[in-house]
Formats: sequence, C-alpha cells, structure tokens
Amino acid sequence: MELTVKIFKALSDQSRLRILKALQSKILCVCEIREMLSLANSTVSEHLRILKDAGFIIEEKAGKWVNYSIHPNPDDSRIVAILTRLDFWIDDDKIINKDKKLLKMIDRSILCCKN
Amino acid sequence: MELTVKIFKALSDQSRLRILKALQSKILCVCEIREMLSLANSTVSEHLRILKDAGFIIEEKAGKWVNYSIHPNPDDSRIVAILTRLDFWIDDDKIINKDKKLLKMIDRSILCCKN
DNA sequence: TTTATATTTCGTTTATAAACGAAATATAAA
DNA sequence: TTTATATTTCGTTTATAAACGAAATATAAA
Repeated sequence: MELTVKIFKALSDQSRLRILKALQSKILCVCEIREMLSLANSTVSEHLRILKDAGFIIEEKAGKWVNYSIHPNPDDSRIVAILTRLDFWIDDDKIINKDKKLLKMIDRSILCCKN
Repeated sequence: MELTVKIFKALSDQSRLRILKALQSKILCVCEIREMLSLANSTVSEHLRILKDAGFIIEEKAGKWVNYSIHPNPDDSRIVAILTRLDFWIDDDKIINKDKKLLKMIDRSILCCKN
C-alpha cells in the first residue's frame, strides 16, 4: 500500500509528468531538464529523486553530467504498465508539445558545458 | 495535463485507496466509511469529494443517507483502466483485508440510524 | 411543524510537499 | 594539484493537503 501511494504520488505533479514525457524521447541530464522546467537546480534534483525512488527512472553518471532515463526494466508491474503506455496515461497537451520543441533545439554541450 | 494530475492526486492518499477498494465490494454510506477509516466525518466527506471530482465515484441520495459507489461509466479512459483492474493497481494488503472483514460485520442500520 | 440523524460546508490548525539559495560533493580539464 | 562545472544535500520559506470541530443543510420520523 505504501508503495502504491508512492507510485501515484510521484505521478501527481505536473513537473514530474513533464520529465517522464521528455525522457520518453531521449536521455537527458539535469541541466537540460532544468532548462525545460525553468526551476532551480535543486528543485529539479528533488523531482528526479522522487521519480527514481518510485522506480520510474534511473540515473547514470557520465563524466560530470548525470544522465537520467526511463527505467528499462522496472520492478513493479504497475510502473511497467504506465511506462509502456505513457501516451495513454499522459496526453500531449500544449505544455508537453512546447517541451518537445524546446528539447529538440537545446544542445547540452552549449547549455551546460563551457569546454 | 491538469486532469491527469488530478486523477493521480486522487489516488495518492491511503485513505482514498481504501475507499475505492471498499466500494469495489459494495455501495457504502458516509458513516460506514467513517467507521472503516476512523476519521472525522468532515474528513471522510472531503476524501469522497476528491474521488468524485476526479471521476472515480458517484453519489446518490437515499433518504438521509448518501450512498457512494464506483462510477459505473467513467468519462476518462484512464479511470476506466484503473477501475476495471483495481486489484492490479491496488493490492490487497493487511489494511485492505482488515477493512474487508470490518465491512462484512458492520450493519448500516445499527451503525448510523437509530430508527 | 418540530425533532433527530446523516452529511456537508466553513474556518482553522497541523502536516506534508514544492521551491529556493548557499554550501558541499564529484569529476574533468588545466 | 588546482580550477571550473554539474549536481546533490541541507536548511529554510512558501504553498498545498489532511484533519478536525462547530455550524449549516437536508431529509425522515414524530
């Protein structure tokens, strides 16, 4: 029951739904997600932690970046059910479409890194 | 997107999940649900309002009682998906089983009404 | 019409979640 | 080893949700 509540709580925030939909298209680092959501870094980090703790996403260190992506093989069958039909559960509204356009434009190496 | 958040928010509280599971077995009035949850009447009323507003349940006046039940024909396909597979989405843990036992024992005409 | 009971609404308190900036941490590059 | 950048952690403030009791509302019974 606790896990069930945790799963639904993770989904009951607009920013976190936007993150899931964004990760559906591609792997993203924190600064790309921050750019998309226009939130403080620490807030984005917290949202990612909640999605990770619930079992929706995974993180991978990649140099000084941390890449986040949809969990390829979630433990919980309800999470599998949601992630495999993400377009059914979270529809593409104005905000989601705007996010998708933005993500196509931004370049991580320009946005985050000055090398 | 707002509706999506609303649907998941409705599901992200233990008391409300218990109500849904209880209504799966039978129609209940507010005082029966209050007895099950051991919460104040006004709190139960609020939980029921949230579930109703999201589209999960309906209410029907029946004399001085108000009967609540699972929505027989929900507008949103995601709510249909959850309600038709409620045992998949919300598993029967200790609390749920205890609720089920309690609900079999209590009698509305003794519990609520002194006629 | 009056009374009793079930429920909701309202105002308020308490608990939880979202958001932030500053400091800490980790890693790559210099 | 030092410096720069990306990210997380921590402490704190702000916003939202949960919970309550008292009062209001609705209906059946007297």
